[in-house]
Amino acid sequence: MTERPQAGAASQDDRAEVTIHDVARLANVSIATVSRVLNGSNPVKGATSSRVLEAIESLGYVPHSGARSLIKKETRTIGALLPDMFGEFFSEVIRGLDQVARNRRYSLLVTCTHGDMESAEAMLRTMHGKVDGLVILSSELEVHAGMARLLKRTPAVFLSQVAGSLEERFDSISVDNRGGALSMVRYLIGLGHARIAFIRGPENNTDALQRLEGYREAMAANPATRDCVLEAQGDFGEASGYRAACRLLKASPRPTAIFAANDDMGIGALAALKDQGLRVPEDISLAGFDDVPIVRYLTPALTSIRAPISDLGARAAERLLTVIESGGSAQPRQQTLEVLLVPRGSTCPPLSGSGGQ
Amino acid sequence: MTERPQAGAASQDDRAEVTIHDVARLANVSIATVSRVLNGSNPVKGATSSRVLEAIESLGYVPHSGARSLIKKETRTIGALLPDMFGEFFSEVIRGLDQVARNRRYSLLVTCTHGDMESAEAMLRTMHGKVDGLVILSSELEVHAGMARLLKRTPAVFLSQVAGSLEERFDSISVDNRGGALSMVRYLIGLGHARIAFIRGPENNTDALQRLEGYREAMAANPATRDCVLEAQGDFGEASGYRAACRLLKASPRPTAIFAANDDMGIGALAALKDQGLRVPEDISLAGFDDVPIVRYLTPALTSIRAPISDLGARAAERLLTVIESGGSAQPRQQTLEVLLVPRGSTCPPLSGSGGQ
DNA sequence: AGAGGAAATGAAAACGTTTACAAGCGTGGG
DNA sequence: CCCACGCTTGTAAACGTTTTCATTTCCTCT
Repeated sequence: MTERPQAGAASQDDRAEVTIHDVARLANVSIATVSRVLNGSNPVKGATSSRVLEAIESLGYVPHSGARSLIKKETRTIGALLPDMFGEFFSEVIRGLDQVARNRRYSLLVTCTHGDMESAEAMLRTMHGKVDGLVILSSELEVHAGMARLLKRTPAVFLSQVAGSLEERFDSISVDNRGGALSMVRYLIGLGHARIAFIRGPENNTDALQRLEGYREAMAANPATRDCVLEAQGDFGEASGYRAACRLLKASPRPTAIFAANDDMGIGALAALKDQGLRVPEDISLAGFDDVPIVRYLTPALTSIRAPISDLGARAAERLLTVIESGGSAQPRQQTLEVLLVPRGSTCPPLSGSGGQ
Repeated sequence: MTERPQAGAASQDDRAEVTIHDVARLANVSIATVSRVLNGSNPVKGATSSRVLEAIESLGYVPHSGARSLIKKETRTIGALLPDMFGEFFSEVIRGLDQVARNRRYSLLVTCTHGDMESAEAMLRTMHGKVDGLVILSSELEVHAGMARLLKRTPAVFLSQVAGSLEERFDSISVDNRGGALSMVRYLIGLGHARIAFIRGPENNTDALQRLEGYREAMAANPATRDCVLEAQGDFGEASGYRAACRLLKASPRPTAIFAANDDMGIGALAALKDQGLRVPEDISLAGFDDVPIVRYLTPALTSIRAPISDLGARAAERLLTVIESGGSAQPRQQTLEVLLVPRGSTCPPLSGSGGQ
């Protein structure tokens, strides 16, 4: 007889898990009735219901989500696959995700891939079965084979555009990177700048590439700037922005404006410019991209492109839940969110006749 | 008939979940053997094992974690309860948590309480059963009754000191807030400052309170500073730091140094000082607390107290996993992590004879 | 060569839910 | 007065694993 785990155990052992059976026993009903009260799936008489509720409360019963997911085939959890956790950008995304998830009574599982596709696939494997769907902020361009197969079973929304042939097959939500970069460069040109340098993001990052594209397109479209294209490689981190700015300053003639592909690099560049004894914006203008909350507190405050970051997370979660709840019948859709140029103190017209050193 | 979404689907319908039974059938073994191969729990003959592995690979089988957790009574997931997701601080903590978790093959569930204890308890309830343990970065001082009960069943590690009578009953890992504040104030006094103002953090936040305590203690310990105590209330956000600094500047005589209880408020204060036309550090020194990565890129770089933030997360995760794996037999332990004063450009001796405005 | 084990495998019972199905039980219409 | 029918409730079968126990297989030692 294995039926009675604790012989003679009285009412409530605090350590042991309390199951639906304990509740049923205490309320003098069957486990089915308890389940019905919990889920509101079938009508239950008022008196019974409150007896059950009372028992649940007094025992501190919480349903075992594993058992539930086993039969309902849903975990009520969504997963987020992020490349990394540095900077303010990712916490904003998570904030958006969490907000929507909690509203819809989902939990949020997060993990970082560290930009490594090997481990991304491993994480995907771990998450599969723990989540009903995924939000993927992939830093890589390619969705490779192993991933694609896992993704057949788990709905996913990408947070930057999926490249190439697979684009049509996945949901994605991204910001208008190209458009944002275009308008920033046009704005700088409008101020009178011609020698506008660009600090690029990681080479295999879609967002970074689209911003680069926008920069190049705007520069090429104007006779005055066409021959002034000047680029330095960065990796979206502050330190790389610092170094890139130092390299750009060695050009002769020196650029009159620097446009960093994201704010973190812009912050690094700002430090570099000041360390070199340059005044911003009088001696050189500086602009970033993303408009993370902190840049308005820099001196000078950084001109940037406002990407609705936490909104990005929120929308991704919304969309994902829609797809999940549609049971996979939803057509993949690619959304692009508008961005907004926010001019601040770090940009101004170049000193007339400034010819660099 | 809604049973067959794709009529005529032959062997492998990509949508349907593949279970251990499918693998067993394909490999011509029993499900028990498959399980053994998966867990390495019992010896399995080489040939059989590889046949099973092959089947798993070809079917893309991933075990259902719900079913597993049902019987093993573990979810291999840990939860993090954060007050919010603003600023760089929390993403650093998450980074530390994630790193340890992934190494030990755990997943990480995160959620924000938004400082609201009602919802904190609700989240706790949601998480209970989805996680094996919790890391709680509670902004509130009190662990109230409902929470305490949930916490009896789920191991938890607090990321700031638990206040009062309950302290001994919970694991906690915190930084030496009081010591850090003490050494910062002593450092400023050592530079020759006397009128050192303090920007306080949220009133009900343990970390903030301990930092305040350190400030007051250091100020009181010195005859020269004893009567110069000057405080303004903030909430750890940049904007509140900006406003607090503005208020402090109205004091007469004006403080020669401002010490913000965290870096975010320090960043806001820096913007305020510059907006008021003050030079930092010549006219007024400024210091922060936490040493989030970004402050070294400010101009001037912010003097701060380096708290090992991501380490905090990592250690919390380590400790939690230890507690979990000990099966609840581990004695609660309170750890305090050392901090380090990092002097940078934002602090210097006061102008001799500076008598305020 | 036969027995005695060790090694490898299979059968079946759990784990805690949800839910299809059946059953109890008043009630009202024929 | 009996039957059909709602409304509520209980019974039992899933769900996909792990694990105990029993069984088979195969080797090794006398």
